[in-house]
Amino acid sequence: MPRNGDEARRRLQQAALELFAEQGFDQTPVEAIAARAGVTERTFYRHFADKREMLFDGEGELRDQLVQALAAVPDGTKPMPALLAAFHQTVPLFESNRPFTEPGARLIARTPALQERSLAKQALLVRALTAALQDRGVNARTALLCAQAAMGTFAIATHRWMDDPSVTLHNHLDQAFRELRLATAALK
Amino acid sequence: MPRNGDEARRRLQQAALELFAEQGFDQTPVEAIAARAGVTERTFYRHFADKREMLFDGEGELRDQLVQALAAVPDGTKPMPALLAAFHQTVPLFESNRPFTEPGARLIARTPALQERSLAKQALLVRALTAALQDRGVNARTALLCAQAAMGTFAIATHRWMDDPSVTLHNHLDQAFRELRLATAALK
DNA sequence: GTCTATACTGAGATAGAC
DNA sequence: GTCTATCTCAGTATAGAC
Repeated sequence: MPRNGDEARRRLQQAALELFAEQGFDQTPVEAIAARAGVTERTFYRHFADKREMLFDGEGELRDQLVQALAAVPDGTKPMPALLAAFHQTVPLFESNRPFTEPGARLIARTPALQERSLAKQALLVRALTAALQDRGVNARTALLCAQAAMGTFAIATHRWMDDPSVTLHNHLDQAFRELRLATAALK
Repeated sequence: MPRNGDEARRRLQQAALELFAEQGFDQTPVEAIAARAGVTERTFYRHFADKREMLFDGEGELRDQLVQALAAVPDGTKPMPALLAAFHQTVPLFESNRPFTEPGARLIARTPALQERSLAKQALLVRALTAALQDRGVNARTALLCAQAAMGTFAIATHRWMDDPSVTLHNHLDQAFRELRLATAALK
């Protein structure tokens, strides 16, 4: 049995995805995942803080890439256009990982406990984007409001893309943000 | 020992709030809550699906009131203005319960597990508002996008109100939605 | 790597409420 | 006497402590 840490981590993820697909998330004990991966239960918790966490591995990378992209947007760009530009930058991350992320997304969609965690991850992204906007000189209140609105719109765009991949994620993004602008323009 | 269900439920909530305030949410076992309320642990779970659920009792009432308020908005009102109007209708619910909800809100703010649940409750509201908008003839995609953007803005307004009660919640609401309109107007 | 606290679940028995 | 809230008991799973 190899003792390579990353190897075990990947085996755990693979085993978990299979078992979750077969019998559902709640019906799959950590013990079963560890067994199929050929490690002990304790090892599982060395790699993942908890059972839900397995499904959100790419989140850190996405966050880093978003923050970096946002910092790279030309000075003077207003918050919402800057956020939209940053989201466009991360599209390749989604397109390249689609075959891997799609089964996970479907599982999340039908598992309440995972939806909760997904929303929590989204909230982390909002925090990171808020901070990144403040680094661009946006005041704290505006930064939070924009980051939240943009994040929600981004999430809608990616969901639509999962449902309808015949349209590119780029187009879904532009379309969703356009709808947001039109809808809010009716205010006041 | 009396067997009145509602009475026990209230005692459980009271006991929980006290204990959470004293020692924190994670450090308070359900057993301790049940003991202080004078019932067994199993009874706790008859009244609440899980430990987190205690803190979100008013959510159902808020949801019902929002849906009702949205249905009462004059026909022809566009989605975002209709949502804003509905939120204004629920302001009394917040103002009257403030002394009760504020300690809970502070606890939620400093307890990650409760923040997750709070976001999940918010997602339920988004669903309900989306459906209510569809009942008003708004198409499904627009309804979801508007409900989500409005809900997030509403949440920001209530948070600002918690931080700064010298301004009315009505004013915080108008201010936040105005900021949303101005920020998104910079798109495209 | 082992042990333990704690969250939650299920089934059947019991005892106030009406 | 029925009904249903509560209790007793026995158990599984997660996660954290040692």
